[in-house]
Amino acid sequence: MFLSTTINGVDAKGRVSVPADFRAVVGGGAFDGIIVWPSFDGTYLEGGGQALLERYQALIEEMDPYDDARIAFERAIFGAARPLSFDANGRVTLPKDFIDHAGLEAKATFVGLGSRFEIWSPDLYEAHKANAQSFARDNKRALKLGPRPGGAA
Amino acid sequence: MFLSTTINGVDAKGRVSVPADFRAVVGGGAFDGIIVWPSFDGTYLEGGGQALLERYQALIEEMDPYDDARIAFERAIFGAARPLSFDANGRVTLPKDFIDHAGLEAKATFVGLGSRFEIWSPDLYEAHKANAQSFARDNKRALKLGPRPGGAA
DNA sequence: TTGTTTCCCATCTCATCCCATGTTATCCCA
DNA sequence: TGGGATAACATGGGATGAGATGGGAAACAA
Repeated sequence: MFLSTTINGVDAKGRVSVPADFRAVVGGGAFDGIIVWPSFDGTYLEGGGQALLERYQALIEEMDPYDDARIAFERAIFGAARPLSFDANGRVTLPKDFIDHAGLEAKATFVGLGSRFEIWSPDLYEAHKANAQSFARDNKRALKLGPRPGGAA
Repeated sequence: MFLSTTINGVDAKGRVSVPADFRAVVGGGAFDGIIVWPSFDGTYLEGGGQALLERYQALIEEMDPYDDARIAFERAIFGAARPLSFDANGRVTLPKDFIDHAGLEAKATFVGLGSRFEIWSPDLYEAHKANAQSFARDNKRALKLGPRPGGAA
């Protein structure tokens, strides 16, 4: 599970060390790296392991082949996602357009969210965090110990 | 899985490099190339590996032999599709009518969509990408983590 | 022949890999 | 409990190879 928040440096080549505990989460799969895409919902990046994308694919496969919503999700997620493999030291190179989308400069904030994670510019994240906390406070009753029969992760 | 978006050049002969990671997806099969057809839904091309077409065939086989929809799909996909084999450098030559259908000029945008991909004129794709993103944003709740989470991570 | 297509070779750019180094957290032992 | 040794993690720069691209020669069809 992706947990906790880490700030790491982004060098001139766009390389950034993925936190070691994040690497441990995605380790063991066929693809040694992470899959990242620009959020279609804000100025940050979303990411996860190969397993996350396969789960998304399974969800999308259940829609009709030419359903408009399906094609929109495919383009917004798969079309934007890029597999970023680790180098020998556990770093990935962020494409330039990803850096631009998230407004990254010298530092990047990795935020663990359980099954996935986000990458933010530290400044933007500070502002967003304040919003998220007040939103959570206002909506705390929505977090139910739900009847999720399948036993969600 | 076909992922990410790549823009490659189309030369005077209609040749275009297929992104290396796309080639890796279709690699290993009997046919060393991709299968492409003009979308019946817009000014772009659709494509995939041999495995994709075999899956489509299986879907169509389940329809009644003289179902109008079946015949339409057969003509629109199988009738229009052309296998394009790689040259030594991983390029394919696009037939002239494909280039016309998609409005391609000097550049072509490859968009990975998981099990298949699309080829667009970069200009046209930019406009559609914006649509896909706002549609996805407005409808993100439609992408539910289904009733059977199946696997963690 | 003339035009078209396929194959082959040369070049360039950029991503990836590799090695070296600093820094911090952890462990061990006195 | 404190200090030192050690290993894991993070970072920086340079070299190497894969990928993309352009042009030309040879094979084929009209």
